[in-house]
Order: sequence, then structure tokens, then C-alpha cells
Amino acid sequence: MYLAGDFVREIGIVVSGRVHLLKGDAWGNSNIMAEISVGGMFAEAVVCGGVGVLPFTVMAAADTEALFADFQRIVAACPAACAFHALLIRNMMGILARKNIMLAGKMEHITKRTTRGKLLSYLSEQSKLRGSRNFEIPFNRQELADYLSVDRSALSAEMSRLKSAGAIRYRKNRFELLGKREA
Amino acid sequence: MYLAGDFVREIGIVVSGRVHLLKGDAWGNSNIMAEISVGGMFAEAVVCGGVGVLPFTVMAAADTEALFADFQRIVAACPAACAFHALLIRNMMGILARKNIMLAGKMEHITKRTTRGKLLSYLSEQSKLRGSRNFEIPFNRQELADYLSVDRSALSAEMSRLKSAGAIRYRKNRFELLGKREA
DNA sequence: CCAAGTCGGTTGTATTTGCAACGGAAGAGA
DNA sequence: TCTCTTCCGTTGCAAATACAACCGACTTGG
Repeated sequence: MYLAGDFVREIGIVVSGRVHLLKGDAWGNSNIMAEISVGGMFAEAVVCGGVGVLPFTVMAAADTEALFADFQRIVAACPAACAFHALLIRNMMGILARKNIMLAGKMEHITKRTTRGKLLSYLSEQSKLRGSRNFEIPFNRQELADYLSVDRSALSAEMSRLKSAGAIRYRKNRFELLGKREA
Repeated sequence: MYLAGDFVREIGIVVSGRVHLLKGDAWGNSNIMAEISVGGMFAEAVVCGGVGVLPFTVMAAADTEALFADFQRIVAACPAACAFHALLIRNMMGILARKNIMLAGKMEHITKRTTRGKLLSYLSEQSKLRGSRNFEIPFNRQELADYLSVDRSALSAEMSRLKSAGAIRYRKNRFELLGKREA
């Protein structure tokens, strides 16, 4: 277990079991921010960014085996000579870059102030992603609501309003964007 | 100018002038997501992540000079031999990692559903960051409201309530967290 | 000293949202 | 078929929020 504020040099990789990332506020409340399951990685940004100070607490949620890699040393040790290390770094760069894209995309939806804005932003992105105005999304209602951080029933209600306004059509997780612009 | 959806292989660096990143939705509306000024970088995550497809439109906002670097080739060209390239990749990894941390941190605040939650989450983080319950933040009210994506006056009002509840104290951009836990 | 601008707190109101509860539809399994 | 469960749309209501407007404190420049 690592505590928030600890200085870490090692990236963690969950080999078996699972790990919870906890965040505590200044008043002593804490809650689970994420669960890392087998194959998942944690603390990679902190280590690769050279920050070192953990912004969360890492706690095993069950009998867990984790692998720790001193990435700082890997990065520093053989600056140019070793093909393996160069590949590791390149792969890590790719992982971090893709995570950046995911985070930036989600941020774009969530920063919209209304449920309608968040929903349309998300649907618009998905539509472009699939290259069609008719597409399926990988979430059910509850998951979508969590992703956009809104209430499920409020999301359902908003979807109904958009449907009766003629902006979208949907059934289950298949959506179609129509011509009316209601953004 | 690059259009959203274009395939890019090159990272852009603004040498003079400035560049706007635009996002358009499925209904034809578009708005400015970010402004990159001199020294700033764009499209780096897309290129480094190997995704290639731009999720936004890049447009010069004035007479602008930009430098384009084919990072894909830098990464691929000399897989291990060249010390310069290895350093470039390491630095890029660091940049992406730190950006990840910033994004994840902001996400944590914004996903709170109430203004109070967002504010306390932010203040709590700042407090830990500075290592004291008495600290200054780098935002004025309007900037803080924008960062947390809430209304400025609503933010002010919430701060007043927290103050009279005995949870925080503040003057200008200096804050103090008190004992009462109102999270 | 005055005028104009900026910043931030307050208030009132119309909207929006979260929340709890209910009910129908669809699917799984006995 | 019957029951149990899950998913999701709907509704009513209390609470939270955005929005617009206003005001006072401060600052800046003349």
C-alpha cells in the first residue's frame, strides 16, 4: 500500500487481484476513484512525469500480486544504447498519449454545463468516430450517465425531450442524429 | 490549417502568432476549444499515440509561423542508436505524463456533481499541494469558475455559504480550510 | 479629486438537476 | 407459463444552478 503524498519511483502493474486508488480530501473523507484490475497499470503518469508524489492512495482490494518497475531507472540507465529500453519508452509514450486523448475527449463533454450539452457533445463525437449519423454507443444508460457524470433519470428525460424535438432518434444503445440543430 | 478528421503525422509548435483549436459538432456549430500561443504545441497526443486522426480543427488566429516535426519518423527512424532521438522521446514522454496528471486532476474536480463538491475538491487539492491549510490559488473568481466549469456568481454564493458554515475562510485568492467537514 | 474599469459578493427568478419512486418491457431460468 | 431481474422511461418535488442585474470596494489614469 502506498499513501497519497508518498514518493514513488516505480510503476505498478497488477498481476493478480485488484487494486483501488483512493482519494482523500482535507476533511478526512475518502472514496474510491478507480479500480485497477489484472493487467492494469498505476502510478505511471506520476513516475514518467518525474513528479514522484502520488496524488492518491493505492490499496490492494484483495489478495493481490503486483509488479513494480523502476521506470525512472529504465529511462535514465542506458540513455541511447539499448534497443529494449528505447522500445519500452516509446510504448509508454504511446500509452500516455492515448490516455491523454481519452481524457481530453471526456473533458470536452463534461465541461458542457447542461445535460443536453454533454449528451449532444458525446453523441456528436461518437457519430464522427463511426463515420455515420446512425451508430451504436458502448454504454447503457447508467454507464453513459456515469461517464457524463449526470443523473440517469435526468439523462433519460433529456433524451426524451431531444427525441420529441426531432433532434435525435434512438432505441437502446443505437442512436441517429437528425437535422434539427438544438445545440 | 488542418481540418478535424485529417490524418496528421506532424507535431506543431507555434513559433510566432497563435493558433486556435476548433471543435465542430454534428449540427455545424463550432467553437474554440483552446488557444495555443508562442512556444505551445498541438497535435502531439494524436501523433505520439499513433492515432493520426485529428479530433479538432487547427486554424491560425493571426499571422502565424509554426514548426512541424514528423515525430512518427523520429520515433521510428533510429530505434535505439541515436542519443538525440532517445532524449526527444523521453522528454515527450515526460510532457505527456504531466499533461495526464493535470487532466486527471481537473477531471476529478469537475466530475463532482455540485458546485460545492467541485470547489471543495479543488481547494482540498490545492491545500495538499501547498502543504498547508492556508494557501493561495492561481485563479481569480472568474478563472476559477471557468476551470470548474460553473457560473461565477454561483461559485461566489457557494463560497459565502461555506464561509458562514465555518468550513472555509478566504480573502481574495487566499484561502484557509477550517475544521468543519461539510463535504 | 474624478471617471472609468475591474473584481467579487448579493439577490431574485426561471431553469435545470438530482432524487426517489413507480411501472412497463424484455430476457433468463425453472 | 410464471417469476425474478435488469434496463429504462416517466413523474413529482425539493434542491441546486444559471443568468441577469445591481452594488460596493479598489485600482488606474488623468
